[in-house]
Formats: sequence, C-alpha cells, structure tokens
Amino acid sequence: MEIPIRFETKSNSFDPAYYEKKFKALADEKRLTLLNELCVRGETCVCDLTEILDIPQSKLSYHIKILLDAEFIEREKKGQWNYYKLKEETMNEILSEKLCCILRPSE
Amino acid sequence: MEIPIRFETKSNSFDPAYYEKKFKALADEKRLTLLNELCVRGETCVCDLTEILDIPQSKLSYHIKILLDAEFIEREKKGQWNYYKLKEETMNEILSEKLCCILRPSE
DNA sequence: TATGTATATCAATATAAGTTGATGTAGGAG
DNA sequence: CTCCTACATCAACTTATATTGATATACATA
Repeated sequence: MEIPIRFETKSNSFDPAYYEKKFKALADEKRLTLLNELCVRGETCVCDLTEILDIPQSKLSYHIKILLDAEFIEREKKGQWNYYKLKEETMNEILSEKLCCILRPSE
Repeated sequence: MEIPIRFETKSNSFDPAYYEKKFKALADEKRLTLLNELCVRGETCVCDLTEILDIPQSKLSYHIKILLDAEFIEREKKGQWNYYKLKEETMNEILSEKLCCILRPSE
C-alpha cells in the first residue's frame, strides 16, 4: 500500500484529505470498540457484533460502512453471513506499533 | 519474538474514549495540514501559521486548542509570541512509523 | 495614558455526523 | 409462492463540530 506522501521542501504535497478520512473513521468510540473486538476475536459476523456491542443493527451497519470505506476492515461473505475482519495493511500503515493488539494485529 | 497479549473482551483495558479524543483531533484536514507544517518547520509561531495556512486567526486558535487538548502539540511562550511544536511522545504513541516526516518526527 | 500587536475566547450560526425506526433486498427453508 | 433471516439503506431527527465576526486579555511601546 503506497502512502501518498512526499516531502518536498517548500510546498510539500502531503494529502490531508486522505488522512482525514482515515482518522475520521477512527474518531468514534463505537467504531474503536468494534475494531478492538475484531482485533481480539478476528473475523466476526454482523449478527454476533450486534450482540457483543449491544447496538441496533442499522446503527452497526452505519458504522461498519464507515470503517469499510476507510479500508480499516474488509468483508467476507460466508453463506448467508457477512464476516468482517481488520484490514491489516491499513491498520499498520496508520497506527503505531504500540497500538498493536488493541486496534492493530501484529505484523 | 514477543508474543502479543490478547485481551479478554469483557475485561480488556482498552479505553476507547481516550483514543476517540486523539483521533478526533486528527480527523480534520486543517489540523492535519497544521501538524504537517509543524513537522516540516518545527517550532512555529501563531502569526506565521495564520499566514501559512491562510485562515482567520480565531479559526486557527480554535484548531490549535483541539490539538493542544489532545496533546499533539505543545506551546512555548517566547516574548510576546506563542510558538507551537509537535509533542513527539503523543505522535509516536499513536502514529505509525510510516507517517514519520509527514505528521511525526523521527524518534 | 493611549495605541498597537499577538492571541484567546465568546456567541451566533452553519454544517456535518450520529441515531432511530421503517423499509428494501437477497437468499434459504417450508 | 410465502415467510424468515441477515443484512443494507433511507428519511427524519438529534447532537456535535466548525466557522465567523466581535470582543477580551495581556503585554509592549509611543
């Protein structure tokens, strides 16, 4: 995964919009709890998550979408269930090693 | 090789509110640009930042406060000017090494 | 003392994000 | 075909954040 960076001395062309989206996705307690659960449990299906997090299904779905769009999680369809798990590249791209095992899997 | 500790879900000590505050502070283009400028320039005073970022002073002050409260930056008073710089411990605590030199100073 | 400069804070408003309950959809079971 | 389950999506609403212009504070200088 390429980070849109550079570091050109004067007017450097860092892309804040890219990171804004990532950090917005992380900027919510429920979503952080969700990510933490996925980190601890690994792949988990939506029906289990509604129970674990004790939130209405539509709300969960809303938050899942935000995390999906920011590529912090990915979906895998298994039969009639949707399983979600952390997308390790993105987590590792953004987050410190100190967040390993809380929000980030080990590398 | 250290074996990552897996936390039990019910009792894991992860504090989402703590991280929510951090990520909220990062979840804004203007603040990211500000941090990037501080990363590239080092210590910079508010009067320069209003020019660099081309935003009204009250707006800048608002965003600076959010970053201060989340401890991503720190203030140093020099004569009549307030200088701000990145608070390296927090940046390093939260952000990946890949973000080094964009948002994070090197360790 | 009056004026200027650097910055923070405030109150009003505008905008964005989160919540809720209802509805839509797709596939499986009867 | 009809009903059920597992989700996603929508529209109305609530709440949180951001923006603006004005004012406040603190200090320096004329």
